[in-house]
Amino acid sequence: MGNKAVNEPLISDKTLRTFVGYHLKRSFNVIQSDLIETLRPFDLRMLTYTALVLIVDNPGLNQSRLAQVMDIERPNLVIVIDELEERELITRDRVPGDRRSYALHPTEAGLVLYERTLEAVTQHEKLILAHVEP
Amino acid sequence: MGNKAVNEPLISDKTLRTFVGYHLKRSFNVIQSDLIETLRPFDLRMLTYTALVLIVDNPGLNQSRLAQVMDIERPNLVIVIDELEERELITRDRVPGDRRSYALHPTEAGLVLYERTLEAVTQHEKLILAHVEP
DNA sequence: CAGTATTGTTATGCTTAATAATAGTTATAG
DNA sequence: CTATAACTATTATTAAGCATAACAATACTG
Repeated sequence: MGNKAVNEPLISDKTLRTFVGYHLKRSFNVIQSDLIETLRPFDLRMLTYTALVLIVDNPGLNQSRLAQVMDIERPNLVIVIDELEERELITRDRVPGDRRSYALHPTEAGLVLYERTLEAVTQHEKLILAHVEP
Repeated sequence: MGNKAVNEPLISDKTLRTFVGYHLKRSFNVIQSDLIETLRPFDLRMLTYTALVLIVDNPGLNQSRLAQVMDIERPNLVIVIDELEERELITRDRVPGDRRSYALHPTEAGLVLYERTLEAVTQHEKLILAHVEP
């Protein structure tokens, strides 16, 4: 049918363009959309992926510390960890010194998934950034 | 983001740091937090502020077009416009040619608020960016 | 030991945003 | 001209993400 964009009035965002935050958000939206699609085949969301990466890079850390680094509240991390544990990608291990906390460790499956997703995410970022930095 | 204690183990985000999206999100979070605080005295949220700015810059546009530019779905824009209209910052005007759509226009109060917030937001961005680009 | 702080958890609410369904209006095909 | 398709705005529903309060178990401190 008729090309829609032709007869549509152009909208100016000239004021918003004066803000760095506006460009930052738009840029992030593009990368975020791509990342979500990249992680979909692995059945990972951004939060669960971030948690997995941090646990692999810092085996043995506890949930409070992880929540702090991820800049989310502890209660919200619980379900993320629940999901990773249920999928047997990580384990909650009792730590001898302190029976309140759990030491988080990746399983073998977690390490494998980490490697696979790292490759995919790295590749996708490379592709998407190839267009913006010639 | 405050350094809480000296005796807490350092957590490495070395893998995440290899992603541009990670830095983008962290940067945006800082600016976003500041923006939210900047807009609070004006009783504006980011969404309502963005809508107001775009309506001032493009008086007469309709909701479909605005939603498209703001990259949100039309149903989600309705409550934003409702709020701006209720506060008498904008008006929904019937357009003679097409009785389906509304032409959005800022009121005098809307223009005044636009000017005031623009000044505040510009100033805050200048301050926050002064620290990162010496 | 008593009081306080920390860890993980449950419950709850808010904001943002997407989808589905609907009513009214306009455009187009036959 | 009528039937059908498309567009505009709206409502209701749902889900993700993030925050706070409250709690039990455990650890720490004076």
